[in-house]
Order: sequence, then structure tokens, then C-alpha cells
Amino acid sequence: MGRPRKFDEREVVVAARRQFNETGFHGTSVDELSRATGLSKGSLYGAFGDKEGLFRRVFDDYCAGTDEGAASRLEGPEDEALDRARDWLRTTARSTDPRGCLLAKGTAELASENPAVAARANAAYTTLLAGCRGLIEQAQRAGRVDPGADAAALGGVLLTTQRGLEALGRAGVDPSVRLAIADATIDGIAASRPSG
Amino acid sequence: MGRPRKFDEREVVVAARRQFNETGFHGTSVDELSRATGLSKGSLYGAFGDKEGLFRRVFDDYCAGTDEGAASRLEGPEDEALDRARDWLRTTARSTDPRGCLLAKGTAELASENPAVAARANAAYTTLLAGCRGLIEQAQRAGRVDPGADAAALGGVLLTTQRGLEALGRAGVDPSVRLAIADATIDGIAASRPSG
DNA sequence: CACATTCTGGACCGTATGTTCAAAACGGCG
DNA sequence: CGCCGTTTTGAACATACGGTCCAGAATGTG
Repeated sequence: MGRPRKFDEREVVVAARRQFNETGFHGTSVDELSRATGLSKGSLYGAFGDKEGLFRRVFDDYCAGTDEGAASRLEGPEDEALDRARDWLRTTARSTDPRGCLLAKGTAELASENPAVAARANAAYTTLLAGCRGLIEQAQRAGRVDPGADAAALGGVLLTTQRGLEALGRAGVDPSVRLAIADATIDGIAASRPSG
Repeated sequence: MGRPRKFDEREVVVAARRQFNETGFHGTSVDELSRATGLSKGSLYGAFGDKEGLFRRVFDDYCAGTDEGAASRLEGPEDEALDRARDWLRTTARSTDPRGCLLAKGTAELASENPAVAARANAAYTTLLAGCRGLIEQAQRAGRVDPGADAAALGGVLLTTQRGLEALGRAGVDPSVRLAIADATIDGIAASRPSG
């Protein structure tokens, strides 16, 4: 019934994400979104309500991706948990994309003025924190981290470092410096293990 | 010669900073800046050229402040360097101001589209990194940190953690969690000292 | 006091913005 | 085929925006 849509909503969301990620929310006009997605303004409004609705959809999808990433990092042998953490930090450290992560950029720009964005961001961070704690607990069970250490705090250190590396990357700090930071953080977490 | 200015430029810059910090660059209109500073648009344009000029001035001043903070953190007994670092992180961790730091917010919003902002931000981070490394070196000389450790990397850990705590704060992560992260990071850095 | 110079407030301008709308286009269904 | 509900399109709209302009106010100088 009715005329079918000519576009794939997920593709549109991805295209819009790219645009928002590059120029932010207030820095992006609906015309630019229209160009980036290939949809006319009318279709955009028909599908997403308004500019904020589109952003919310983009942001929600992105956060769902970070939730998923946190879960996937928990999969694998427990004695490699720290290696997975290291890989995660190193990947962030290596990135030279100045646009960076939409969660960081969106939170920085909108959290203080948009409660929905703030709430979604907070939920994303809660999930990330839980995932990081899980990684530490795996490493503790595998004897790679002092079992007496505060897993929540060390997990927080992991997440904080990842967010910090993201910030440094956006500011153009040299990737080799960031890699050294990533390694030093993981080494510090591992150094608390009983045998070392 | 000529009519004297009725306003104090520094006060105007501070007021404009508050506004930019709250609503970002693209999210702030010149009318809002006019209201926030108490200056009419004509005076604002006369004094700062245009909106971007005002932002640049605000951003430069803010970065000069962070430069100064980095330097002041180096002052004091070397065997208390790590305590000063801890205080710095704890202060960031405790902050409940959702607007956060203008260096972080400005870099996130504008670094990828405004070379001048990107350059100033990069310089600020370079200075911060050097200051953090200095703190670690002081702690090393005082025997509080393993003298064989890479001071640049550990300094980087310090800065990265501070930036990450800032990001977590903006996302509304509980201050007690952030405090535990700050302490765990400092403890990790201190744990590498030879005697402990 | 008159002049030159600078600053102030706010009206004004052209444009870009977010949003709406009516009509045309389309495909499923009887 | 013709109807119906939906989507598409692009023009149109009101407003908000960044920026300009100028008449007048305020000062130091001769």
C-alpha cells in the first residue's frame, strides 16, 4: 500500500553520520544533509521528523555500535583480555582521522543543551565502563592483573585512556606519542599482577 | 584621542568564553554574544572583527591559561610532584560542570574545519605534554617514580587521563567513579618506583 | 570652545536556515 | 484499469543569522 521508499534508511543514516561527524550538529545545514544523503529535504523530514530527529537517530545508531563493540571485546580467551584492551587503545591511538568519534563529538557539542543526547551518551559510557571492567576481571582471572585490584577503577582507567587518546588525536598529537601512551597504560595495569 | 571604550576587553572575553563554552561556536549567535557581553553588535565587531575573530581571541586566551596552569604545576617541591599531578586529576574528576573545558569543546567542534583553532589546540597540547613530562621527571628525581621509566610516555598518560576524565564528566559519569580512576592512574604511575 | 577621532547603539541588509506544503509520481490491490 | 495510500519533489515561507552602516555621543587636543 502506498508508494514504496526509494532509499535504504540505514544507508541514509550512515551518510548523515558522516556529515554530522565532520561538521557537527549546529555546523551542518539541512541542505548539506540533503546533499550528503541524496534525499530531498521533504523526504528527510518525512522520514526523520526534523534535523534533531535525524541526529538522534544517527547518534542512537552510533551508540548501539559502541555498545556492540564493548560486548565483542569481551569475547575470546580470558588470558588475552589485556591484549584485546591493548589493541583497542592502539587502534584509537593510531587513528589519524581528525573527525574522530561521534560519541565524543556529539557529547561535547550537545550534552549540555539536549537531555536526550546526554542520556544516550551516559548510557553508552555506562555500557563501555561495564565492558572495560569485564576485560579487567577476565585478566584478573587469568592471572594477568592483580586479583586484589579494583576492577571497576582499572576498567575506568581503560575507558578514560581511550577517550583521552581520542581527544589527543583530534588535537593532532603525534600517533607515535599516542601509541606510547596506550602501551604505558596497559603496562601499568599489567604491572600490578602478583607475579611481576 | 577619541572616545574611550566603555568596556574592559578582558571582561568581555571572559563573558564571551562562558557563552561559547555553553553553546559552542556554531550554536552561539552574535546576538547571544551581544547579550552575554553587554556590548552592542557594532562594538563587538569594532573590537574583534567578526564572530570568528572573537572566538579566536577567546580560545587563545583560554589556551594561554592552560599553558600557565601547566607551568604552575611544575612549581613546588619535587617530591610532591606526584601529589600535584593527583590534585590536578582529582580536580578534573570532581568537576560537575557539564560545559567542561573550552579547549576540549573547541577542538572537538572546530579543529577539523578551522586550521587556526587546530594549530592553537595542538600547541596547547604540546605545552601540556611537556609540563606533564616535567612532573614525571620531578617525581623520578625525587624517587617517587622509576627513574628508568619513559617520562614522556608517563607524562602522556597523565594528560590523556585528564582529557579522558573531562570527557567522562561531560557525559555525566559519576564523580566518585572518576575520582577512583584518577587515583588508580596516579597509583599505577607511582607503583613503578624502585622501592615499591 | 571647536575640532578630530574614536566608540556606541541599533536599525538595516542580504542571505541562509529549518520547516512546511501542495501537487505530482508511484506501486499494490480490487 | 482506476483507486488509494504513501513517498517524492522542489518551491515557498517565515525567521534567524552574520555582518554593515551611520548618526550621535564622548573624549583629548589646539
